[in-house]
Amino acid sequence: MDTGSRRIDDLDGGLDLRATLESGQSYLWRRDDGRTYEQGASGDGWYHTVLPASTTRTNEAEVLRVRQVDGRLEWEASTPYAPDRIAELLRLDDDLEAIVSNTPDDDLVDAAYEAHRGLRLVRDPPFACLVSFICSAQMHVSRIFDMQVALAEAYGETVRFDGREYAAYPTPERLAEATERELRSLSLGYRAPYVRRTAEMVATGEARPEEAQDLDYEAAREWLTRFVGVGEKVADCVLLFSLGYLEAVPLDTWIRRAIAEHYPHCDRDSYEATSRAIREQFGGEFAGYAQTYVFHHLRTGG
DNA sequence: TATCCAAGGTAAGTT
DNA sequence: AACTTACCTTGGATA
Repeated sequence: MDTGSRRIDDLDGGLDLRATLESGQSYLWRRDDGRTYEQGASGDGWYHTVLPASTTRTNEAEVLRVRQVDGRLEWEASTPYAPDRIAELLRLDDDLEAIVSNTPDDDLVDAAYEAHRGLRLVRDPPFACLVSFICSAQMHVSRIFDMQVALAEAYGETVRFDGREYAAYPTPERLAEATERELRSLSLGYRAPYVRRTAEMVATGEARPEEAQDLDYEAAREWLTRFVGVGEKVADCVLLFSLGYLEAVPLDTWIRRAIAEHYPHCDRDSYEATSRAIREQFGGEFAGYAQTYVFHHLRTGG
């Protein structure tokens, strides 16, 4: 077991681990006690995620545990590469100070940045991000988490770490073997055939989400919609929360509500046009950061 | 207790 | 290309 820690103060713009992992941008980390943001703080503050073997340098499934305490980010992991992996997954190298100060002045965005200082975007593994956001359609945040746990427990590799068993996120190959009926039994509803078919596309090599990285932002968004169950909104989520397109602004119900109430001039007749307008409103290059702060702020009653 | 409704939308069928 | 409609499931709100 590899353990260690680093000072939060050494990170430009700090870190709010809870806001980062429970703001609805990633569904791949869980509190040890399995509870979610809406249920309030509890437990000892540890979060864990399990990366499938096919995505790790060691070629073995990796368990990462992290918590924030006394101004430090602590970790326990089954891999010696934990520091690099955590920095990658939590975007610890982003200069949050610079990003915040480079965003245009705006009452709502300023309030969101102020209320949740330290919230960082994540860099989720592409396939897991893709599947989790296919699951997110018309679904409550807490249940999206539950779906990912159900998928991992049903189809993921079991990993033993520090006396406890963890389930890795399923591989495309294993998920492609699932039947629609099986997936529906996990309460995926109409998303079941989408997940199965998309997993099959990745497993057979027909298309992999990483391939979008070769394209400019709007072309990448369009390209991702080839996956079944992926429209413009989910494509934006994958671009922002996995592939590093920080200008992406997923137009979900909360952001559309914000546009109606705060930025009516950005409300256009198509996703593409509204997207362009709100991205400009949010300062372009890092518009996705503003989106995620505003989303979290509104969802938590801001 | 029964019914309604929204939840980080998308696909398929029509105009 | 823009517009409609159906779609699984569940927890919380409303009657």
